[in-house]
Amino acid sequence: MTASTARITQRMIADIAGVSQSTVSLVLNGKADETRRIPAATRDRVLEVIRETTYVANPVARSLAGATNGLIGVFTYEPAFPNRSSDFYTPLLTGIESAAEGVGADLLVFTSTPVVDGHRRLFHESNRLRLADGCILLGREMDPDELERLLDTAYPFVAIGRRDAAGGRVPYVGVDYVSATRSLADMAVGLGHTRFGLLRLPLTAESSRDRREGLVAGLTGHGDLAEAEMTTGTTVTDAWDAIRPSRPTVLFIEDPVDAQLLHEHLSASGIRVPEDLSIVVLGEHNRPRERAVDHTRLSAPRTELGARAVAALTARLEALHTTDTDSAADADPVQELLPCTIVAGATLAAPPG
Amino acid sequence: MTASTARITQRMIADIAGVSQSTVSLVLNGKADETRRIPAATRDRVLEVIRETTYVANPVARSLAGATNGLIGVFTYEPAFPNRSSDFYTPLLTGIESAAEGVGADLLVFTSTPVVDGHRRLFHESNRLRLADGCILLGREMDPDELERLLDTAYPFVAIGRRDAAGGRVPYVGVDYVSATRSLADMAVGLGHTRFGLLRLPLTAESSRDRREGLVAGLTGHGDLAEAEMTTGTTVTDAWDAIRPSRPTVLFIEDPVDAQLLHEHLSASGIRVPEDLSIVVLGEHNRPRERAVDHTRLSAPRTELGARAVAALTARLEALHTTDTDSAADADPVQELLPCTIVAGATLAAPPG
DNA sequence: CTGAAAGCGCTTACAG
DNA sequence: CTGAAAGCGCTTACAG
Repeated sequence: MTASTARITQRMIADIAGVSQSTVSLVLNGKADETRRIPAATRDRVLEVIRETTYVANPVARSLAGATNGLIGVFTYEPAFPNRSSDFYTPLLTGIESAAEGVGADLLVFTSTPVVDGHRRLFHESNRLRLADGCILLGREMDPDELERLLDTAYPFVAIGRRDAAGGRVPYVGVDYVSATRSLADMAVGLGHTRFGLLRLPLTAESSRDRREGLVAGLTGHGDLAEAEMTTGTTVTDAWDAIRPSRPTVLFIEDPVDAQLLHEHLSASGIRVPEDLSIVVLGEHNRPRERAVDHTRLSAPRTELGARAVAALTARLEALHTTDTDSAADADPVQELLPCTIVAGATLAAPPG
Repeated sequence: MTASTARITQRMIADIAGVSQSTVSLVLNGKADETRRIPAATRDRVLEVIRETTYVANPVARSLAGATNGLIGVFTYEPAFPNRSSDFYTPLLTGIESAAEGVGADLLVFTSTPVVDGHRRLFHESNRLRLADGCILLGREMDPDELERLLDTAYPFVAIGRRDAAGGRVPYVGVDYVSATRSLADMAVGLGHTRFGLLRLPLTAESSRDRREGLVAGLTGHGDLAEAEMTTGTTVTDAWDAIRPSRPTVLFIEDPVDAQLLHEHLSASGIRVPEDLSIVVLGEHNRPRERAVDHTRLSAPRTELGARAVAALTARLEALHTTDTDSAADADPVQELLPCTIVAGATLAAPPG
């Protein structure tokens, strides 16, 4: 670097203002007023030089010296943008971004770990989580071992979505899918349905298990439930063919994209919705597509979810910095479930006949 | 922190492996093989301990010690998500994200500076740009003074979008709007139009000036151009009322949202498109809306734009670290324009009568 | 071949 | 009231 481009340091500010580097630091961190009484004249002189030189403290150095650096990490197990999950992540990120702005934090999005087999590994040879004060974890599924290990490191984090792992010690902000699917099940039962179908994702994710749990709770004793699971290579047509023999009058579909596709397939097959078959979707597109069907569905508060996660993480970070760390580490993890909205839609009706 | 949660350091690795801390660092940075010949046995022993302990170097310390920190900053003048600009930013961010993943960098999204009057200020009392190795700047308009000042600090950055500021010294990756709008103008002229309308945004942004320039170049000598500018408080109806007296047969509209709104207004007024009036849009929605019209338009390669910006910034950073810095600082800035696609669409036809 | 040491730019006790 | 100093965890000349 040429001299003209060299960065300004506290040492330079100190020299100009005729004080010591520590005094500059003290003034900068506002502690000039509390712990010690630096005369207003000294303080103002330092502040004046800081303003003239447009000095800003090197956040890397601050961080190494033990101060927090105002960075909120965002780790997405699945890539956040290109694919079907993008639809889900965008409102989440919107909520995270505006909440981060609200607390004056920057966002550190961990993209350095390549996506392997459709998901990122949290622990990696160059794990960089510590660059941020704390981290928000996003993903349909999270490796329980990794969560356990993360908990052991005492690194502050909050998962988005309810998590079973690590004996219930994982801090999270999630969605109350159990109650919402229970309500949808009750609606179907109330309309007189007795043969139910469920087209769902693998039960490896809590969000899928929760949806199924609420559904089963509402349906039990009111009829039969035929299930099909979407795994790699399964098409919605395959899944429908598996369920169809049980002749359901209402079909619950977990994934909105699957619902869209199957709906088109049904229309093409001459099956009318909801006259011949009702459809209830256990999720929602981010944006209405062209020719989108107004499905009866649940709607998760995704933007709020992102904002709440930032709030929970921020609260945790503050606790760590005000309390003595041992007791703070033992504090109960934040575990919060936000309610869904039920969208009546146009695809749930009484069974035929 | 309790002892169990203390982080592992190179010092600890060194003690376990029975070597010095510097040796650990050397092994870790691969320089064990180049500059100096650390015996394979020593190296393997160190690597073994590193693996057992799952040690990872503290990136903050690495950064302070002079190594790059693998952080690519993303500064958006306008908030990236909530509003109309979201539509434009999303594909850009997609490109940036996947390119960052490709080069093993994390993304630092600057959200800490609050948005004031619709845009963020780059220089702020707690400017944190230096947290990242370099930065990508996004925004319709960028303050020329800020760009000049940023250039003076020798901080590596690349703007997205062509920039006039600072005597042409701003590095950017932009879109060749001039050529694209010129093509669209030629198409309209070729169809026999002679009365043209332009509904555009303020010329404070290069992207607006470029669009206008291409248009004017293609239209000059072929008829009259009536212009209306969308400013705060102007509605598309206002703008249309201003242009209408000149009785244009083809209307160029810069903003896709405006195009959508005006199209609806025209339909409601009984004006048929393109029979009575052709419409050409100088931009494109990210995703098709419901009831979207297939406008004749240009389509900018936004995902590619993001990826190219990351590549340009990365190249610049590498140059800074391999060459002596003085000569690198003098290197010509990257200034690259990507071509648009012309979408024929269904709203440009020969003039009536 | 490898270690001791300086230094990156801060924060924060600790002495005056 | 303020400065000198230690220390955060690294990288990288510089000596052996």
